[in-house]
Amino acid sequence: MSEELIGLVATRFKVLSEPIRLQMLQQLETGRLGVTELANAVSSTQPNVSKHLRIMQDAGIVSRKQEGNTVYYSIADPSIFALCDLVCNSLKSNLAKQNAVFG
Amino acid sequence: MSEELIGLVATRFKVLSEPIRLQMLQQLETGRLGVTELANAVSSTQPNVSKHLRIMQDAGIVSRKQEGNTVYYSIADPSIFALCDLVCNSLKSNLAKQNAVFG
DNA sequence: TAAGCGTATAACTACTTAGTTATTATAGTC
DNA sequence: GACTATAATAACTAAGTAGTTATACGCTTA
Repeated sequence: MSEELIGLVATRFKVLSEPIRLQMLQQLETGRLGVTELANAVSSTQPNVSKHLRIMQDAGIVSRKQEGNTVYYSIADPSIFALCDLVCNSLKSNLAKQNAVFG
Repeated sequence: MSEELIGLVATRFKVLSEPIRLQMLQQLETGRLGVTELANAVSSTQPNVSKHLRIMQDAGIVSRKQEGNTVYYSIADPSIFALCDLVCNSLKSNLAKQNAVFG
């Protein structure tokens, strides 16, 4: 794995390292949402969510489509959910091992 | 996925979001290494590498074993490599799509 | 115990960035 | 055209952190 590729991978991980962004992605998993709608769903403000959406769009994780007055965002790269699942399973597995020690 | 679990997943991603840490993990994939050894391998300083190792150990990604004077670190959670592979494939796939557009 | 080696920590600087508030831009509506 | 709604940007603050330098800690050996 080249140094350059490592940088790209690190950047992808960085985008996914913010809880609010994972929440947003989770919301978008069920279908596209407008910015304000999404802001309400994750209990944040419109400008903040807008900024995070920009970051995820630049990373190719999310895609943008304007319809009239509102802008709909949706998942552009569904592989992120496989990533999350992998991490979840790893965390669960580690927890199970720890419990076994105290078993 | 609960808010708490999302936080844990985000934390895991955050640990993996530093290029030097990915480099270190890549080095450790071939076998355990001492701190100074690892610092040389990734062209960094001993204190810096030591700090990153601490972070990865706290995250359960790396494990520590002291033998005499030197401390050997090794991979504690090999699932991180599957994560990196997934990201790599996703990046490659996206790049292929972009090329197709200009094809 | 003294010296040398490998590792960890402390203190610091510089940089990045999440969130807020205010404002601007754009599209639809009366 | 004036008004409203939705989204994006600008400017700012606060917090976190990577890297450096200096120092302390622990183990080994003479």
